[in-house]
Amino acid sequence: MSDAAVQHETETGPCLSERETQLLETTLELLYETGYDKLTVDEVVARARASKATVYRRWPSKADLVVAAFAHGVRQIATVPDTGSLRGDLLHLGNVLLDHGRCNGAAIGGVMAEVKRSPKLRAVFEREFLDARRELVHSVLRRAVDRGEITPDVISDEIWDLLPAYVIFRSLSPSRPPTEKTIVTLVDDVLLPSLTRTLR
Amino acid sequence: MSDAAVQHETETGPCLSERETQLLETTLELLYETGYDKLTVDEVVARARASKATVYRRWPSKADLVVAAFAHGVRQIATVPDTGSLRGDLLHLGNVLLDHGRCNGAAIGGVMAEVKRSPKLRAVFEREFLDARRELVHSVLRRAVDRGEITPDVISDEIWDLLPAYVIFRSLSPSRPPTEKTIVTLVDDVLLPSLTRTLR
Amino acid sequence: MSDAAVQHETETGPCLSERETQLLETTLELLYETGYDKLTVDEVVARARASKATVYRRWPSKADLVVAAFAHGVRQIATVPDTGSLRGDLLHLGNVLLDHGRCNGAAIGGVMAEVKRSPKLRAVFEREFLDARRELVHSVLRRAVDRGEITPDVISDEIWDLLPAYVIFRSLSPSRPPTEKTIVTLVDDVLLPSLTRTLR
Amino acid sequence: MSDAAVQHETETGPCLSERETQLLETTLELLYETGYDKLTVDEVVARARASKATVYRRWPSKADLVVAAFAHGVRQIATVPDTGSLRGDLLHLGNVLLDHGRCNGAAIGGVMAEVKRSPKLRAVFEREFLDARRELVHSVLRRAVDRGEITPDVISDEIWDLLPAYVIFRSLSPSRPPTEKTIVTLVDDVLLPSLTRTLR
DNA sequence: TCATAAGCGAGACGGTACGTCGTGTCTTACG
DNA sequence: CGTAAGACACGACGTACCGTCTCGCTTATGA
Repeated sequence: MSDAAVQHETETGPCLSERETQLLETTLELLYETGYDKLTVDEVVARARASKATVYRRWPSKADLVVAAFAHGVRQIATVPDTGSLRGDLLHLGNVLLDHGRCNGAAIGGVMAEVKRSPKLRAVFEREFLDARRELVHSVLRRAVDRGEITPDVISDEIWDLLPAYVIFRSLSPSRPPTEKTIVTLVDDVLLPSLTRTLR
Repeated sequence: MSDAAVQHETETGPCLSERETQLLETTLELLYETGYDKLTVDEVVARARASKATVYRRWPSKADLVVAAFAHGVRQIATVPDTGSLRGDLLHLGNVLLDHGRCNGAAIGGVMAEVKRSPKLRAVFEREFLDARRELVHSVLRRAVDRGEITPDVISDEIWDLLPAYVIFRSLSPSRPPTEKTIVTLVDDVLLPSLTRTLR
Repeated sequence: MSDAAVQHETETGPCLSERETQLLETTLELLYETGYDKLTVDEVVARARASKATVYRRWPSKADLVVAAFAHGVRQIATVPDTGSLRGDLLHLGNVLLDHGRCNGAAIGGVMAEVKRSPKLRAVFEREFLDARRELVHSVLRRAVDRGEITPDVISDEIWDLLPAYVIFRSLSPSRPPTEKTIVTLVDDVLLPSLTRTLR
Repeated sequence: MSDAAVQHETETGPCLSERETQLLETTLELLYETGYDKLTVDEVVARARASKATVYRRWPSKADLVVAAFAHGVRQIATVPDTGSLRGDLLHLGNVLLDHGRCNGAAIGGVMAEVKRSPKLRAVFEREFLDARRELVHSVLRRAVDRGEITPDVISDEIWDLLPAYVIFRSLSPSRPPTEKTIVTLVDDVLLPSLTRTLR
């Protein structure tokens, strides 16, 4: 029986064999070091003491491999703990995104560019990355509703991702990486006024 | 007298010979079609019926060429006309960015990833792209201050680029390209509440 | 009792289990179809519905496998019947070689090239192929001596294999495969004049 | 203007640029050292300090490259000088073939096997190799006719290549490489009796 | 008017990554 | 235990792209 068959899908998301996990982590390591297009499959393979066939059996191209690795990295981000207030939760969330953006700043631009070209990659990316982000944001907002800090109707389906989007964009930005001050400003001057505004 | 000598730097920014303009526009065309890393210099050269030497004489690498082309594309965006109100100006600005994002959605991710690797490219990118964006935003805000719609102290140096950043991010986003509704929501539910908030 | 134990070496040459015979014949089939280096072990294994381990347990490399298969093929060539005359025997022998060359024309070049590299394979090849050929030729010549057609001293140890060698060479030859006329000419114009020459 | 255009076809056979000659000679060197299928294009390229593209631009596959190199090697064999007698000429010719076979013994089997698979390679091989051999043999025989040693009608179109064929076969033969004695025996005991036989 | 020089198209070239495929080793589960 | 199935490391193949280079051609000025 093959390695893969040992897997047991106990929850949502793919369940990876050990070899797959190891390959993805090696890939992620290199992705963070060198960015998307300086990363080479040969180097991944050399570091993991693996064979190209072993990689290409699972992921049909470099793009698939890298997107899978990226998703694997994202999947490990924890939930946001309840700090007791909306402001605290948002600041915490912002700082988590900040940390994550710091390590993959060089990578995500290339990854997203790659993702735009393939519906298959798009599906993976959407499921693993966007949905995870959305869940983070919505859990924070739900808690705020429960606390009575905001009303449900200020939560927009259109721009729920403003906070992560801006942090990621700034992480991409070559000359203005985001700082803690960026988070504070964004939360205090933009998000809170927006979420607590009096609706027309 | 050589082509290059025809150039006359009459203002800020480079002054391009006809050949250079043509090469950049061909590059831009391909960049929009295929994205950064599927674009090949050979294809640029073939479309422009040029020679690789002609390209590499001017731009020492593919990255330089593409960033120059990208900057050339950005340089052509007009100023935002005065619509009479802050809200009108912001909506108009959002729609301009929307249009621009639509065509370069596949490109800018790769470009930004590339830019992160080279200080020289970073300088070009910053000057041509970020400064132009900042000027657009600030001109809109200054007009609003002049009209008395907002006070100068709500204008942040930290997150002045929230609008363009979010539009660009969504343009990058494979499954959620921005729409006009995105702009309206962003302006009405976020930017205006933030800009007209009562300062603590 | 295992398959292997069924074997009983009753005479010279290896005694093969059924599985081994089947594998060699599948190999031979493919060898005749595709030649030495386009033949793949995977394809042999697939056709025989066997496992690579099963093959490699018996023959330590592709070369060993193919040479064994080749030898197996050669082993099945019958003896030359007595036609009553040297000329008839030689023509018959030539035609047997012709038939055999027709099917392995694409194979023997590669096999011989491979054999040159390994003393072990050389021994197998020599025993199975050359010795068998020599015995065929010598049996024909001995009969001719018995009939009084030739004297023993015209039989050379140096070039006893002229007939098979030439037929094989021509079978290898891409544009001039041997025909029956080739055999007749060789026998009548070369071999018989040589064998019946008056010795100096 | 490209290198190739510098060529001027002054005689039969292709005229090679310097780079081509160098690549073929490197290939030939490796072919003699390692035989057909242990030869790698990467090694050729490394030794010649060339690029794979440079090789594959000219020869679309390893097989084409090797056959071209082989032909290039054959092309350099000189003519057979007039020794004054048919026997002397044949012995000389035999020894030339002997020398050539010694160095390419490991190679020619693989080459011929390869040649059998492609009509294109067959054409090259036939033109460069067989025709050259035929001309050598026929020049020797013509001189013998001129000297009155033999009559034209003993010269067969069917088996003119008996001498080279046998020498090559024995060069291929793993356990019986040809020697000078082989040549002498072949000439004295077979070829001369055949060529000077009284016709029926 | 002509020559000298500079830019140009064309494209060969060295290098390197990609993705495919074949060999020989190994492991797992079945009979 | 032998076998079918097939994953795996290794490494070659043939393709494609980048950035460098050389070749003649054209054009455009300066003698």
